[in-house]
Amino acid sequence: MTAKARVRARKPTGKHTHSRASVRAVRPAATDDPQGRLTRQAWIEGAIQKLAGDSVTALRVDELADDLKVTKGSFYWHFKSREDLLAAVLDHWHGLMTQEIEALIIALPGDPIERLRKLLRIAIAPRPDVPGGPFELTLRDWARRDPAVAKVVQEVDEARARFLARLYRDAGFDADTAQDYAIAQMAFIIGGRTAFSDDGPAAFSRRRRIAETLFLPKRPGDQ
Amino acid sequence: MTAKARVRARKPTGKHTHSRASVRAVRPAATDDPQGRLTRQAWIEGAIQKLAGDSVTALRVDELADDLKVTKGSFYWHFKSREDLLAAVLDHWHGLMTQEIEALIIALPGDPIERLRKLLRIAIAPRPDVPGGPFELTLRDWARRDPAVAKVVQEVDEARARFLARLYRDAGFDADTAQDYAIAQMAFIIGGRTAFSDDGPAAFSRRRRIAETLFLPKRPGDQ
DNA sequence: CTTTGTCCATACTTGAAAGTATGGACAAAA
DNA sequence: TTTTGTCCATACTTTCAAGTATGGACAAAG
Repeated sequence: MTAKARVRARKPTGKHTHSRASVRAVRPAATDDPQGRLTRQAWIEGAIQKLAGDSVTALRVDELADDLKVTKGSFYWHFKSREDLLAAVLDHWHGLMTQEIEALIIALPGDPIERLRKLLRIAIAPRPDVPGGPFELTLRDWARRDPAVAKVVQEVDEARARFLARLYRDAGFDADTAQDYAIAQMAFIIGGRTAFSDDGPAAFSRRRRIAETLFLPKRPGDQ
Repeated sequence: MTAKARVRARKPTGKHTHSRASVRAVRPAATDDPQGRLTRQAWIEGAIQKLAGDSVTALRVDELADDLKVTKGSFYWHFKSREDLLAAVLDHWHGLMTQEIEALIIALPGDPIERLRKLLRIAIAPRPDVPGGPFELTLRDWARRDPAVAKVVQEVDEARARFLARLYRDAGFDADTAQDYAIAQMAFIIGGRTAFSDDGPAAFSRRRRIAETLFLPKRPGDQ
């Protein structure tokens, strides 16, 4: 047995200490592998699901283990600590949003106004697993206390704003106005979910209609 | 000594068990009374200050006592429990917002457009002690887990929306459009603070300019 | 000067949750 | 079939924060 074989870490816990830029978002659906066993990814997705309803401070590894039908012993095999999980969650979300934005950019050609309308319909839909959804609200609250989180959220927001501004420019607006519309639309979407989150689907369709009249003007340059 | 004198509760802790509609917001500046001693109000305001930077779950009575230069012994004399303090905080904020809205209604006469402009300037100012500020963001995150909090926040939001819609109606809009503008403006303001909170004053003035062009149209009815 | 009520400090108890130590089940390779 | 590595359960330890018990300082009233 060579030295290489012996160096092979016994526990993955020893490795990836806050390792950003890991294998994120490559395996599509690696929730659980053989029979009942869990993967690191399953823990991350479970954590995201819990964080959609609770704050970061309220996340308990015991509860999360209960949800996944296992015990803490499993958790501390996959993760070095609770913070390790949270860092992985943040990293996973970052990768997810990045690839989502890139996919939107690739699919850019077409009528920009119509594309903006589709994006609005998605963003204001009453679904939870969407950019601006419950998990993102928790994330933003978390970012107000943790600078590392704030940095990632800001990066994603800027990427979104750049993409949106580009769409508005393609729709015929000048650079400044396009950026204004991008900022306004993002603020409206996030604020709508923050302020009127517990309203019914009627409120969603109303906000969608408002957003379409405010952020989808027919004539570029009109006010 | 009559019975009335003997009934006088030894500890205020025994009374007002979750008493909404108490003496709230009457004493203007009752931070600390004689020398170094604290009032219930001082604890509430201290808690609000801490909650502006931390989540509700992260609020520790020990830390709060440290900030107020006292110990837990003082806290549990003024409050029955930690939950008691949080309920008092919520109650205080409710009263504060209610009276603020009522004051705005009383001062209604005048040019509605100009009044809307003033309100926007206040709401988007880079000050923390403002409706939509850091404390309110924490409050809204808290409301997503506590139905009692959600109820109060929703009541305040609806009162704000009603007031704003009335202003827009006074400015010449029909009822439906006025309500749309009210919702849009509130969502924009809250979302702006949620998404771009850590930006500098330049971002604030930009959002203010955007808000004025979006939500202060010159000609009523001009969508 | 004594009493009484108010506000707070100190020292404790208790429970919850993070983290650790250890062994066991199980599959795949040998 | 023995071995080896992977994933997890159980039973601990430790720490932190909520809540309690008790007494003391202090001012005002008597």
